[in-house]
Amino acid sequence: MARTTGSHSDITRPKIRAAALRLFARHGFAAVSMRALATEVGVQAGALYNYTPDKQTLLFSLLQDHMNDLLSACDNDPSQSAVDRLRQFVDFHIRFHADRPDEVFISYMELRNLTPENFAEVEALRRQYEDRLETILRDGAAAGDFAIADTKIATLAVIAMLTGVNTWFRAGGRLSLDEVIAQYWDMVRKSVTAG
Amino acid sequence: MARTTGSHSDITRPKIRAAALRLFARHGFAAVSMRALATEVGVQAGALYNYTPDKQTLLFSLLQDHMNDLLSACDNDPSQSAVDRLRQFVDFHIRFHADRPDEVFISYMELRNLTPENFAEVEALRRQYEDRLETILRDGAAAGDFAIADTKIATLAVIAMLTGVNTWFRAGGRLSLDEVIAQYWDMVRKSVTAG
DNA sequence: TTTGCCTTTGAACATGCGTTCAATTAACCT
DNA sequence: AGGTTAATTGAACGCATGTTCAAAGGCAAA
Repeated sequence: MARTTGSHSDITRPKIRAAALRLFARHGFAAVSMRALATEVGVQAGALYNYTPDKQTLLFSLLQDHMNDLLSACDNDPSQSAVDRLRQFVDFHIRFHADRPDEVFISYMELRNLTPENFAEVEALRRQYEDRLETILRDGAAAGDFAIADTKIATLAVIAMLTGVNTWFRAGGRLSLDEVIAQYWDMVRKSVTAG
Repeated sequence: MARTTGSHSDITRPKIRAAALRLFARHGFAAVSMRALATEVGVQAGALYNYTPDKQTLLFSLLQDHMNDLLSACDNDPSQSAVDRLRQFVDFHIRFHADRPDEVFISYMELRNLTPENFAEVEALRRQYEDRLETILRDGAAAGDFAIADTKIATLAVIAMLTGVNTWFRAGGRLSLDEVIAQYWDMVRKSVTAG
């Protein structure tokens, strides 16, 4: 046996990434062996090393791509009011993350399995994302639209609240995503405005 | 070599639990070997099995104890107003969790490493805790103190927001715990009241 | 001082780990 | 059709894993 009929890197590569995402999210990075991953993909373990130099780099690549996707997809129109931009952010964050539960889960759980260099890189991307929200909150506070004691805390509080949706939301459940977004927007808006 | 001088289960048992907590939180359950844990404690790996039937049960025991501690420490005076009880809850939650970063971390990260039966047990305890908050919010909504569209969502949103403190708060940092609590209480209060 | 229990060691077991690589064969280009 | 490249296999490497257990020796009560 050697090369199999129909095999192609354009097919196998995304299969590997999808399987890794699914298995890492379900069982944890350390608990998923390269052999288990290979079985899920339908190849032998050795074949994986045509696509990643090692297991650690595979994880890093998944996280890095996810954060880059997040940053690319998140753009605000700075000409709008801070309130409108915040509403856009809430809507975007919940939708984007609800679409990618595995990526989000791994991005929060497997950071400690990155080498220090890889961790620093992913962490920098995460901070960039947080800065997008912090800018909105600071602009709104400066304009008098928001009443926030500490902008950094408010940023982290809002992001934690929004990301929490992923721990329980399932499409087809009791509430539609639109309903969920509406309530979170209501709570976020009130939490940062004068009461 | 056999039994070592000064060895006693009253000393070794808590050492094992403390070391497991620390290592599981730092590296993840699957990434910590029984030998690594034993080294941290200062014994050989075989000695650990005087204190736990297996690695999985050790993890379960840590999580179970943590949740029971949480439930025991969290009591509300139902004669007070919902707003006061909510303020108490916010204060308690942040303080209790800030005191136990490793337990909290593990309780969120390592659930998937539990057997289904053990998972169900820990999950039931977690739901009990969420119910404490949900009761407060429902009472407050019934009394007209709160304006909440869906009580369950509000419960999960508030808990996610509060638990998020643990991802960044460090004692001795820019802000004292009291300042942090004050701002979170402000945001939580506004998020569930009419705006 | 003797007896029995408590605690630990250290070796052993079978299994699984991440990773490498020569051999092999499919796919593609000319 | 022939030659080159791309993709995969399957075996092998050394090492780590969770767990078991007989042997050994410290501890405490009689």
